[in-house]
Amino acid sequence: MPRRTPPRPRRGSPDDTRERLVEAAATVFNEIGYFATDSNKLARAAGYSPGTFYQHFPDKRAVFLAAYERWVEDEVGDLGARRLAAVDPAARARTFARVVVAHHRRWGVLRASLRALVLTDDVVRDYVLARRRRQLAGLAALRRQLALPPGTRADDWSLLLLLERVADSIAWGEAAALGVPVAGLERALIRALSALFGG
Amino acid sequence: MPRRTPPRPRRGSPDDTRERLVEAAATVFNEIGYFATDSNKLARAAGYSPGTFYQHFPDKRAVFLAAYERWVEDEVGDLGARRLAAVDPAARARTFARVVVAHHRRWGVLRASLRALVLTDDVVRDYVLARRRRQLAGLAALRRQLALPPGTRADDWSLLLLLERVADSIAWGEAAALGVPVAGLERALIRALSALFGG
Amino acid sequence: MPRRTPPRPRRGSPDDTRERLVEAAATVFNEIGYFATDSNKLARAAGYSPGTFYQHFPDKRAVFLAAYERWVEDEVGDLGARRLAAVDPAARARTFARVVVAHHRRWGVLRASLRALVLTDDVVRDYVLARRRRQLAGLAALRRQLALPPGTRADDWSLLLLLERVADSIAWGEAAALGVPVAGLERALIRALSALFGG
Amino acid sequence: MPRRTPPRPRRGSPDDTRERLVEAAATVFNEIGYFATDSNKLARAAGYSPGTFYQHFPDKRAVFLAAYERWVEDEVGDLGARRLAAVDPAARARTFARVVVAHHRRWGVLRASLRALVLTDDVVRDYVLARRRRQLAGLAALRRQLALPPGTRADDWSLLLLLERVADSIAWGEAAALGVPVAGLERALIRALSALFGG
DNA sequence: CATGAATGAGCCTTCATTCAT
DNA sequence: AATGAATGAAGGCTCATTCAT
Repeated sequence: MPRRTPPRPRRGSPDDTRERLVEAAATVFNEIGYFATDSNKLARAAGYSPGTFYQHFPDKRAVFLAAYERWVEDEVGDLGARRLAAVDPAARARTFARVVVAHHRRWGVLRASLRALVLTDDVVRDYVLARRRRQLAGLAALRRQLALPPGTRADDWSLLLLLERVADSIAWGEAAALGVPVAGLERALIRALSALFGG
Repeated sequence: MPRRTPPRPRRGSPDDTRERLVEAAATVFNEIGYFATDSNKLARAAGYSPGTFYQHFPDKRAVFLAAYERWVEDEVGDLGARRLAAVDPAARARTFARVVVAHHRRWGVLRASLRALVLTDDVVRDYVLARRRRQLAGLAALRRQLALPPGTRADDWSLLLLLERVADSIAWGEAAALGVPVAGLERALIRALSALFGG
Repeated sequence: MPRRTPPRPRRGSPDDTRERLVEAAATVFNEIGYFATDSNKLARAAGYSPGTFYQHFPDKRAVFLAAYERWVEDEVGDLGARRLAAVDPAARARTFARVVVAHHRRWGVLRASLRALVLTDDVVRDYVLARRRRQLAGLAALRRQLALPPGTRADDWSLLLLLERVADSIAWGEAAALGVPVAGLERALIRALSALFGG
Repeated sequence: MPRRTPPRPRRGSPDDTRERLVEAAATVFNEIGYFATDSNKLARAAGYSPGTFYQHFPDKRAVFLAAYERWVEDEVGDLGARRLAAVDPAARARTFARVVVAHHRRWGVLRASLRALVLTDDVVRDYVLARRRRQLAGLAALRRQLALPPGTRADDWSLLLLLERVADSIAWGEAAALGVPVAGLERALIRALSALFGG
C-alpha cells in the first residue's frame, strides 16, 4: 500500500473537484475500507482540505455512495449489451466472466464495506437495492437484445450472486490463499454463464 | 430492537463469564454490526462492566473472532457427516440447503462484518483462512464418508461460495426486497447440491 | 420560517450593497440569533457571495453592529421629540409605550444576542455603551423639549430598563407563555411613563 | 480573569465528579459566556478529561442548564420566605434588593447567555419557562406567608423584571460605566419592593 | 465590484482501553 | 474476579475568512 501522494490540484470547477474527491475516495476506500477511512484524510488524499470535502458531500457516506455509483457505471459500461453484441457469441461467456473478475479486482474492498453498510444503514440499503433492481432489469434486457430465452428471476439472481461471489473470492486473493486454482474458478464461471448465453 | 436486559450474573467461573460475553457479543454484533458495536455496551449487555470484558479478551476483535468461532462450530455440528449420513440420501441436498439458510439467517450481520474485516485486518484474515481450509477439507471428508465421487477443489469452492452467497441474500432480506422468490432460490441451491450428493 | 428568497441584485453602488447586507443581516440575526448565524448564509440571504460580504465588513461582528445601529436609529426616529411633541400630551405615555413594544417585537432576538455579546466582546461593549449614553442624553433632551421637570440619572436609567425588559418580555412571548396578561403589562409601562410625561 | 487552575481531583464518586463539573461550568460560563466555552476546556477546568464530561452530561447544553439550576436554587434559598420572615419587616425590601443584586453580580454572564439561548433553543426555553412559573408562584406564596395583600399577575411579573434588569445592569458594570449612581438604582429597587412588602 | 472555491483551526463527541479499588 | 470512573486520541463536521479570477 503506497503512501498516497497528497498531490497537486487547486482551484478548479466544482465538477473537477468533486470528480477528484470521488476518485480519491474510491481509491482510499478500496485500500483500507470504509470504516478505517477518515474524511479529513480523504480530502487530503484528493489534494484538498477538510472543508472542501464537506462543500461537495454532506457526509462520508455520500462519497461512499458516489464511489459505488462510479464503480457500477464502469461495470455497466463494460458489460453493456452493445459491447457484448459485438463479441463472437461463442466467446461471450468468457468475455463476460473476465470483465466481471477484472472489475472485482479493482473494487474488492469497497464492495466488502458496502455489504457491511447495507445491513446497518438504511440509506445505503435503499440505494443499493435500487441499483440491484436495475441490474436485474439489465440482465433481462440483455437477454432480449441478444435474443436469448428468458429465465426465471431466481435463476438470474443466483447467477448474479455466484458471479459476484466467485469474482470477489478471486479478487480478494482468498482463492489463491486456499490453494484453489483461479483458472478452475474462471471455468466454473464460464460454465454458469453459458447457460445464459448459450455456447 | 428491544433493550437487551442486562442479566444478573455475578461472580461465576471465568469460563461462564467468558461464555456469557461471547454469547452477548454474538447477539450484539449480529444486530448492529461490528463497527457500530461499542465494547462497553457489549459488556453491559452481558451483564458485566467494561473492565471485566478486558480481563477476558485483549481487545474487541478477539470477542468478534470468538463469536465467529462459535457460529462456525454450530454450523459444523449441524452439517457434520454423521448427521447427514443419517438422512435419507434423496433428502440430503434439501436438508443441507435448509440448514445452511437457517444458519445464515441467524448470523447474517456478523458475517457481513467479518467480510469487511477480513480485507483490512490481517489477524482476522489468517483466522478466517484457517477456518476456510478446514471447511474445504470437511467437504472432501464428507464426500469420502458418504462414498461420493471426489470433485475438483475449484468445484467445491464455488459450490460453497454459491451456497453462502445465496443464503446471505435470503437471510438479509435482499432477495425478498428485490421480488426474487425465496422458494426459487432454495430450489437453485438444492439443484447445485444435488451435483454433490447425487439424488 | 420561509426560505429567504436570495434576491436578484447585482452590481449596484457600494452603498446599496452594504445596505442590502445590513438589511438581510438584521433579518437573519433576528430569526436565529447571532451565534447561530453563518456569515456565508447571511451573504447569500442578501443575494451576494461570501467574498462580497467581507469586502463590505471586516468581520461578522461588524454587520451585527451595523444592524444594531439601524435598529437604534429606527427607534430614535419613532420616539424622537419632534414626533412626541406632536402628540396630545395625555396620550404621550401610551404612544411611547406602544412604539417601544412594537420595536422590541421586531428586534427581540437580535437584542438578546447583543446582551450576550456585550459581556464578552469589548468592542461591542464600547459600542453599546456609547449608544446608551446617547439614549440617556436623549431622554434628558426630551424632558427639556417637552418642558418636563428633570429627573435623576438613576430614575431615568431604571425607567429605561423597565421599559426595555417588559417590552422584551412581551416581544419574546415570555409573558404570554406565563399567562401574564399583556394588556396589564402595557398598563404598567404606561403608568411608569406617566411619571415622566405627566398625564 | 485569572487562568483557571486545571486542578486536582481524580477518582471520586460520580456525584462528586458531576458536582465539580457543574461548579467549573458555572464558573467558565460566567467568565466567557456559553458560546465561547468549549466542552473540552470545561472538562479540563474541572480537572477531568473530555470523556468524563460526556459521561455525566449528554451535551454542553445540559451542563449549562445544570449550572442555571444551581444558580436558581441558590437564589431561592437566600430569598425564601423563611429567611425573609426572620427579617425586620421594615428592612425586608432592602434585604431582598441586596440579595438579588449580589446574586446577579455572581451570575451575570451566565444569565446573558441564558437569555440568548432561550430564544433559539426550545429545550432551554421550556426549562426556563418552568422555572419562571415557579418563581411567580413563589412570589404569590411569599405574599401569603407574609400576610401581604395579593397583587395582579402583571404587577408581580413587571416587578420581577425590573428587579432582574436593574440588578443585571449593576452587576454587569453597565450602570457604573454610564455614570449612573449604583446607590440610586438600589434605592429605586427598594422603592419598588416596598410596594410589595409595605414599609 | 463581485465571485465562490478553498481553507484549516477548532469544536463537539465517541469509544477502546486502563487501572486503582 | 469484577468494577466502573477516568482517559485521551481521534474522527466527523462547521464556519469565519481569504484570494485568485
